[in-house]
Amino acid sequence: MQSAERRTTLADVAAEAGVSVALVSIVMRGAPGAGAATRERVLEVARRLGYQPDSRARLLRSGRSRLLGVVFDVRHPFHHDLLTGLYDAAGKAGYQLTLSAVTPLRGERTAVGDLLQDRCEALVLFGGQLRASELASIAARLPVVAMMRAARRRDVDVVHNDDALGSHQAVDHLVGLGHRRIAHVDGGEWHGSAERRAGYQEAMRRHGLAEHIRVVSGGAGEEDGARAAERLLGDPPTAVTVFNDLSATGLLDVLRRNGLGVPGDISVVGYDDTGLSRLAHIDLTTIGQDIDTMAAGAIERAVARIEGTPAGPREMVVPPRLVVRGTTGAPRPAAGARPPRQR
Amino acid sequence: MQSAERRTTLADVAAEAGVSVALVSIVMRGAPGAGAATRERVLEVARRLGYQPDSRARLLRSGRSRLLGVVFDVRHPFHHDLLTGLYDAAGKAGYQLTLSAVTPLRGERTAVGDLLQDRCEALVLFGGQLRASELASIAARLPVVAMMRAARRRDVDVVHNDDALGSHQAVDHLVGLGHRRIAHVDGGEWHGSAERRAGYQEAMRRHGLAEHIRVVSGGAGEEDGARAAERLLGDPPTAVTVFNDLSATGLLDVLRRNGLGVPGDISVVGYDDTGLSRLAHIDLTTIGQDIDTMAAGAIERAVARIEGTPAGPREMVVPPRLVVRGTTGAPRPAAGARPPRQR
DNA sequence: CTCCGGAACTAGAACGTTCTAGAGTCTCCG
DNA sequence: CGGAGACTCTAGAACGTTCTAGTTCCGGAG
Repeated sequence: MQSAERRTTLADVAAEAGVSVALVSIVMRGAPGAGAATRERVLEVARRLGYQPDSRARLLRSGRSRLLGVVFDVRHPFHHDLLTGLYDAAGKAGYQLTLSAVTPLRGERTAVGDLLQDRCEALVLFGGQLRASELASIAARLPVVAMMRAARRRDVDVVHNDDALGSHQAVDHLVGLGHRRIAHVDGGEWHGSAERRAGYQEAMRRHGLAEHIRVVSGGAGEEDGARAAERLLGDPPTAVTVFNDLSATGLLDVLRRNGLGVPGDISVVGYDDTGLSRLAHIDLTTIGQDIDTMAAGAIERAVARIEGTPAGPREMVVPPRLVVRGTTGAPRPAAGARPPRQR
Repeated sequence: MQSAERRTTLADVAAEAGVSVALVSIVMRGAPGAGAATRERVLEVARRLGYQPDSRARLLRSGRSRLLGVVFDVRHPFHHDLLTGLYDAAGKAGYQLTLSAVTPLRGERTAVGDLLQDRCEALVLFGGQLRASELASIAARLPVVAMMRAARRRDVDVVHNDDALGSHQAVDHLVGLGHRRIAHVDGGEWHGSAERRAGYQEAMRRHGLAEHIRVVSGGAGEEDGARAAERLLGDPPTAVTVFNDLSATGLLDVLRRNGLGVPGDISVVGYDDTGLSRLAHIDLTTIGQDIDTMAAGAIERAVARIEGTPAGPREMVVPPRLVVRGTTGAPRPAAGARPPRQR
């Protein structure tokens, strides 16, 4: 019976190699204090017995766990991209990551609870709906870094994309192409939505286009974009900035179905640079969040808190970048006065 | 300094409540052997001191960890859907999940290594490139369940979708609509590809359509589908079954760009029922894998191995189901003799 | 009144590591 | 020749739990 036989421990290796447990520990950690010959022999025995260190015992003894807990949502594609960056950054800083997923049946509280029991030294939370008071009570126990969350709090670090700047980049790009009548489809209740909307409005004003400001309510889903498109069809602008790529995809679909050419009749800019926007037949101009910088920033902050170095301001705002693809172009020459095509 | 103060332990609670450590342990676990009044008092103290059990110490002492390790690939959307199902199934069986991700910079070996150190009692591997010998040496140490892997081995359990049956369903559906000239775009080296191709061929033969069998080489990416579409354009069939949804999307795009109506001129069936296939403007008929059943099966097998119950055959094959959407329909009346439209 | 059984509680070992303190042994130098 | 270092190695205590084997106390049966 496989599971019945005890796994090999330091003591087993020590007995077999004829040395003390402590020495085997030294050798296994690669710590100084063992002769070359013995080191060799111990390693050989360990390999032969298939010794695997027990991280539980190791961490129990040496107070530190060098473990960072990450709470992510299984449903959110963007979270997965971010995970990649985090693993990389954590590795470089000498920390391990332990993941806890939020699923439709497994709430954020459960996910956080598991990580607390695992004795993580800090928590990185992606998005999430936790109330400020809950966040505070967790932060009282260990350092917390919240990503993609507007929370401007004194007790947690916050790392997020500069949503307003992203909207500026989108509007600047469109204005540069000659557009003036630019609408915005917003994201409703989602985090970042308010900032992206405000950024759009501010950029429009900065370009002297205040009179053309037009915000259509939307959301994060494909169908939200589709609904918004239907509302725009009555009097289509020459360009639209959309809350995110998925919504933009729904919008694109409805526009094209109704005979509007993209980018001929109308230009569209999404947000997030997801895999979706890269698909050949979508080929969406979009705003990409700088995943690597955000990941590195989050880890850096978490580690700084753990190690007690005060680390400057609690908020880190990372500039996004414009990714130009096929859904944006110059407006029709006559554009700006009336809709380019009757519906 | 937050990280400097020791966290509260059983001993702290015991001292504060004026009882022994052992009794606090009993109370915290809800085990029998403590009076109602004391129980109440201990719980109160624990709450007040913010006591959190240390899972490391707990598991170290009590041999078992009740932990299942899962290795998944951050880049694979399907893996995320599967994770959701696994969390659910594991919870019901009284086990916790600990995740280890494969990323572009973090290989499968590293991911598995971390889990071994965490003293998981079994491993669930998604897909993966590990060689059979490596798999065997891991399986010698603890039970392993491989998902989405063709490996027909005696040392690991295998849970996967019935790829051949999925292809049958696709072909049956198309034949039922009246198609005869049905091609297949395969997945190259990817797991499942050979089975899906063979299933297609077998189904065609079963319907007496052996002469119409036509396999075009493809892959798992959008561009693979696009390339395959270009190769089909010279003499388009009336229907195509494609290795997966992403490839089908690329194929759809090229077909439409070249003036072929879908499903008017040509019907397309994908595989996996990913979010992509559900997008309104893709609306792809596809074969959906039964995620919940596969997840439940994997957990059930892992637990059975851990607990020593032999559990029957090592391989579990789960039937998929056809999801009819908008890319399939009856062929043009004249179809079957010559391409419905010149290119 | 004694004795028994059970409920409530406790002391101390164990889990597999790491860490501290110190014991040998060897080399080198005054 | 004596001793100071520098190595190599070891014994044993910790880490925070759970588990085993008690001990104490109390009520009720004999």
